This record gives sequence, C-alpha cells and structure tokens, in this order.
Amino acid sequence: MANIPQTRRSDTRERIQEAALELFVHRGYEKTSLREIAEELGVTKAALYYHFKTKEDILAALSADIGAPVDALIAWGESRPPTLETKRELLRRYSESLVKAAPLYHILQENQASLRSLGIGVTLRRRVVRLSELVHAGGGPMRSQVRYSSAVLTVHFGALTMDAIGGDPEERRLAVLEVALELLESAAG
Amino acid sequence: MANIPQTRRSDTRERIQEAALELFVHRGYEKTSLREIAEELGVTKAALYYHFKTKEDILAALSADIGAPVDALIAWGESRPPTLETKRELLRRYSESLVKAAPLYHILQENQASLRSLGIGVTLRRRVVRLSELVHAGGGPMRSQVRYSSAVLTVHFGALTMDAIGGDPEERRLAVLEVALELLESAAG
Amino acid sequence: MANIPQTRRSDTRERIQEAALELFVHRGYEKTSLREIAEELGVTKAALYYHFKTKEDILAALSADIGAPVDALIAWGESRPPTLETKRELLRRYSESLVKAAPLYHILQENQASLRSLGIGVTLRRRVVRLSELVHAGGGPMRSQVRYSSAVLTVHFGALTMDAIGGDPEERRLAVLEVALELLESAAG
Amino acid sequence: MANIPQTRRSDTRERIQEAALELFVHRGYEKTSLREIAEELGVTKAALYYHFKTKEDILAALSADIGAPVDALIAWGESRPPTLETKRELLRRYSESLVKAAPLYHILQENQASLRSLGIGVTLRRRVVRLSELVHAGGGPMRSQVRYSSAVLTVHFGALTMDAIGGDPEERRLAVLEVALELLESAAG
DNA sequence: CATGAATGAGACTTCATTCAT
DNA sequence: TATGAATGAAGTCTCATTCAT
Repeated sequence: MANIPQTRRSDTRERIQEAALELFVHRGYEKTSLREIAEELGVTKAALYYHFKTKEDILAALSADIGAPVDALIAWGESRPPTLETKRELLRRYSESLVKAAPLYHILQENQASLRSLGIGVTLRRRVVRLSELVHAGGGPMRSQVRYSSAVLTVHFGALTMDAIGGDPEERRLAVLEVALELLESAAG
Repeated sequence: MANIPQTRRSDTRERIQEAALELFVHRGYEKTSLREIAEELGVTKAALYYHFKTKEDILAALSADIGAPVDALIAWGESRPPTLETKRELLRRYSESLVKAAPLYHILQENQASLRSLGIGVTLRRRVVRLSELVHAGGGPMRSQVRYSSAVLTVHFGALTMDAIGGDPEERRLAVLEVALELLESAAG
Repeated sequence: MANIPQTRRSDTRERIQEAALELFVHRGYEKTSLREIAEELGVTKAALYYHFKTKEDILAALSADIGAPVDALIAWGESRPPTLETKRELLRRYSESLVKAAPLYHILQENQASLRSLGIGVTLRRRVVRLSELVHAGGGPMRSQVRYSSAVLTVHFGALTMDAIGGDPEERRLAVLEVALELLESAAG
Repeated sequence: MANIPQTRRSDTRERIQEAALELFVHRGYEKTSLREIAEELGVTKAALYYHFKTKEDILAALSADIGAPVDALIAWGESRPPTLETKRELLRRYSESLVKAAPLYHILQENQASLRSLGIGVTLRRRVVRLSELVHAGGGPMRSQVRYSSAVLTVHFGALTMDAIGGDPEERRLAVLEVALELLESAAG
C-alpha cells in the first residue's frame, strides 16, 4: 500500500529554498545571483519567478520557515513577567533555536548592509532586537545593561562564530549558554 | 620651522577616502557605487581611478590608515608572553583603538559576505582573528575558551552595536571593558 | 419555443473578452499582460489559452464581435453608387456604429504602433481606411479631399476624444455629425 | 584656416536622438528596444546610458528639442486676449510648427497607451490639450465647441495622417489650414 | 474545462573599469 | 591632475507561450 503517491505537487519550491540558503550562506545574498541558484538546480531563472515573486521573496520564505521558532519564543517572552527566570528561559530557548536557525542569522549577520534597504532585512533584524529587549526588560544601571547585552551577544555569536574553538558543537553550545547565564545572573544581581 | 614643505599631497585623495568611508558605513561597500562617491565629491569616476587603482583599493587605504593602531597592538601582543596581564592590556588597548576604528570594523561586520572574496576582506578579518587568538593564547578547557571569546566579543560588539543602551559613550566603553575584564579573569581563573 | 438549447457555449470565453477589452482600453494592448487578464477573472493564464490561441486572438475576437456593424456598413457602401446621399448615409451610420464600437477604435487609436506588426492591427486599420475611401470616392481637387478627410476625422475623433466638451453624449454626437455633414456638403459642393 | 576643429565634444548624443526618433516613429516607442538603437549606431547599450538616464529620457530630450516651438506658441497664446484673430494665428502657427514637429506628435499619437504611464507622455499630451483649450477659450454653445475641436483636429491630423491624399505637402498643408480656419470662423460666428 | 509548472527570449538598467586627451 | 566617452559583463525581472495531467 501507500506507495509514493504522485510527486506532481512539485518539490521545486523547496529545492529552490535549499539551494538559495546554501548559496546565501556561502557566497552572500547580494553576491548570489538568480542565475546561480537556477543553474544549481538545473532550471531556468524564469522557473524561480514562478515560485517566488522576487529574489527578496526567497529570503523572506526562508525567514518565515526557519525563523518561526524564534517568533514563537518572542511571543512567549512577551506573555510573561520579566523575571530572572523568564530571562534565563529566553536565553536557554534562544540557544536551542539557533541550532537550526544559525544559517539564517548567519546570512543576516554577514549581509546587513545589503539587507538594510530590504523589507525582509528589517523583519529579520527586528526579531533579534526584540529578543534583546526582552532580556534587558526595563533598563537598570548601565553596568547591568551591558551585562544583559553581553549575555545575548554571547549566545548569538556563540552560535555563529565560535567554530574556531572546536570540540563538540552541542558541548560548546552548553558552555556558551552557561557563560551567558552567569552574565545574566550578575546583571540581575 | 618646518612649515609644510611637502608637495601638498593632493587633498583629493583624502577627500575620496572620507566620502567613501561615510558611504561604505551607511550604504554598505557593495551598495556604494563609484558613481556615488564621485558625485558626492563633485568629481568624475575617472578621477577616482587617478588616485586609486580599484574600488577595493580605496577600502584598503582606509584599512591601512584607520587600522594601523590595531596592527601595532597585535605586534605588541605578539612580542609579549601570554600572561593574564598581557591579555588585560590587549583588551584595554583594543577597546581604546575601537573608538576611532569603529567605522572600519562596522564596514567589515556588515559586509562580510561582500568582502569575503576580496583580498582586503581577508586582511581586515585577519586582524580581528589574530587579536582573538592572542587573547585565547594556547587553548585551555572549553569553558575557558568560551569566556575568552565572549570577552573579545563583548569589547568588539560593545563598540559597534550597543548604542541602544544610550548614555555617555565613553562611560559605556568603560563599563563594557569592565565586563570583558571580568570574563577574562574568570577564563584565566 | 426555442429556449436556449445550445450547449451553453462557455461563458468564460465572453468573460475573457470583457476583461480584455476593459484592460486593453485602460492600460493599452501591449501593456496588458495575460497574467493581468487571468488574475482579473480569477483563472490561470493557461485557461486563456484554452479559449484563445494567442493574445492577438483575443483582440481579433473583439474586433469581429464589435466591429461587425462597421464591416456591414462598408459592404453597404460598396454596393451603392458614390453619390452625395450615399456619403451622407455613411457618415450618419458610422457615427451611430461608433457609439458601441468606440472602445475598440480607442484601442486601435492608442496602440497603433503596437498593433502595426500584428495581423489584427492591419485588419482593424483597413476598416477605417476603407470607410474613408468610400467617402472620398474618386478624388477631386485637393480642397475637396481635405474636406472629406476632415469630415471623417471629425466623426471618428468626435466619438473618441471630444469628452472634454462635456454635455450629453448623444447630443454631442449629433452636433459632431452635423459639422461633419456640413464639411461633406462643402466638399461635394 | 578654420579647419574642422577638434570633434571631441562627441556628437553621439545627437546621433542617438536621431536614431531613436527614426525608430520610435517607425516601430513605436515600446517596440523599440535600446539594443536596436545602440546597434543602429554601432555603440553599446551602456553608451546610451552615458548620455541619457533612461529610455524615457531620450524621448524627453526629443520632446524638449522638437516641441519647443509649440511651447513658445502656447506661451504666446496665453499672453493674448482670446480674440478670433488670436485663434486664427494659433491655428496658422500651429500648422507651421507641425511641419517639423510631426514625427514627435506621430509618436505621441501612435503610442498613447504606452506613454500614458510615463511622465513624458503626460507632458507631451498636455501641450496638445492646452493648445486646444486656447482655441476653445471659454466655451460657448456645444455647436461652437465642436467646431473649435474639429478645427484643431483638422490641423493636427491633417499634418499627421492625410498623406493618403497625395500632392505637394506644403500645398496640402495650406488647404488643411484653410478648412480649419473656415471651421473656426463658423464656430465663432 | 482548466491548472501547475516551466521555458526561452528579451527588456531595462547598473557597475567597475579603461583610455585618449 | 582630471575628464568625457565608452565598454563588457552581469543583474533582476516580465512576458507570451507550451504541455502533461
């Protein structure tokens, strides 16, 4: 029974997203041309336009798919009182989300200038900023604020740029999280 | 005595660098066209080519001028034993250097994808990486390494992206430095 | 008796024509894409191709439907001796035909360049030219010819471009016709 | 002496305008691609962009150069009381202007749909409309208005579309003008 | 009767760069 | 020291059209 049913609802759209993600990460958003994406898949540029309205739209789809968990996290954070425990949980879950979302934020990070003028760039950035705000939650003395920032930075860039350290990725992630939580503690302290 | 005897090294070259820096920061390296730079100065594109061999060359000149202090710092760090005190001093001086060099590293940060394929991009990046290595100096347990990384990240991004915190910039810089030094301490501890 | 026995000749075909006419008039033939027509109707482009062989074909169908009365008029004119009375009648009936056919000739008028290379463009144009010839009927001194031309122009463009004058359309049409008939009179005179 | 001085202030810009005018007239604005214009001249598309900012800009330059006399005429008409004599003179001079400006208005006429969305289309149209208004000058009974319109139409289209009549163009122009002036007379009468 | 998917051609435009003057 | 003119490559996007289902 149940033998692969008609594959006719073409998986091209998804393949485009995969190829685009790969190329955006390795060559950059601006530097990746639609020709490249198309050639990678063995289709024509026009085919891309059948599935996505613009180049930016491909990134937007990626953002919606991959970034969803962070959106959920923000919603969760907004629904809770800004206690220390909430903040701890935000960092923990953010760290987890980044395991999957890293490529997306990698693109954001390395292409900020290119994305600045694009709607999707704003959307992407807003997510990170909002999350940071939830951890800051209401200010406090500058010293605290810097620690809050540093905690978020550590989680964020720990996921994106600490590969030089080597070792097991998951182990590293936990180490990063631990440092971030300490910063959080001393910020709140 | 010694009243400007030099042949008045065309001030156009400097004006080009200034305009380029401004535009690279605000619009991005890739997104800034030579036409824009030329128009900003009221000269022709061809004039830019009289002073610089390529577009990348303009950025290279900027990097040499503005990045010199960091190069000096690296040289200094390499000439010393990797003691805790050396590392402290590295962070202190790096923090100071960034006051002037921030725009340059801002460009690096926001245009990594665009610069990756360019020689100058590699050069720029190498500086940051080397500095990071000097602070890490020889490994240690992962936990330490993450703290070292976090310390550098904090100084680096503290200078580039913590404007949201507000307050007096110099005061903020010192607060950032303090947090970074604490991380350093506990990494070494 | 005879209550609609026919196989309900798909009303989609007609809806396509209506939408196309509307769009061709307001946005121009060239500037109207099949995508727009399809979207307007809530069908796919492919559906248009089920009903019409090409884009030009849609215009051809429009021309056949809406332009039929003018064709009949031309046939009538060709079957009669080129007397003044015949010419008067031609102008009268042409003026009447234009009440319905105006949108079609509006398209012809505003898209001549685009239609020039199309078969249907030639067909459409031929109608107007032929009608003009019937009114000229055999030349005469230049002064007369200009008046004949002016008479036809007046009827034709009176229907297409005199809305600026305002007032009741039918009243205006009669005024236009009157002027045209005077020109005819003095041409023949 | 005076041997052809340095031809270095390149005449390419003018050659582009000439080629474009020719092609716009014969193939239509929309249907004429920049590739065609460039090939016609033996330069690259990029060369066109050195001289003109956009395709529309080429038409705008044409409009400014060729349409200037009509602009002057309108200014003149606006500075005078709307007497019959003024109107007569407007038609006379307009008829003269059209000898040179015909190709430009031919383009406007045959590409209205394409030009409608373009700034330059509006500009071009405005000229014709304004001139028509000056001849109408303040309304009057519908019958008069129609005659005024017909007079302008006759001059305008007499220059653009009466080649079928044949004969000497200048002679034809005068015949057309005569008819138009008669219409004007009877409109004012 | 209609759709989903794809194509090939071609459009306009921008860019970094070159070179004679 | 600088300019005017031009180029070649490439980019994003749109369009009419086809065809298996």
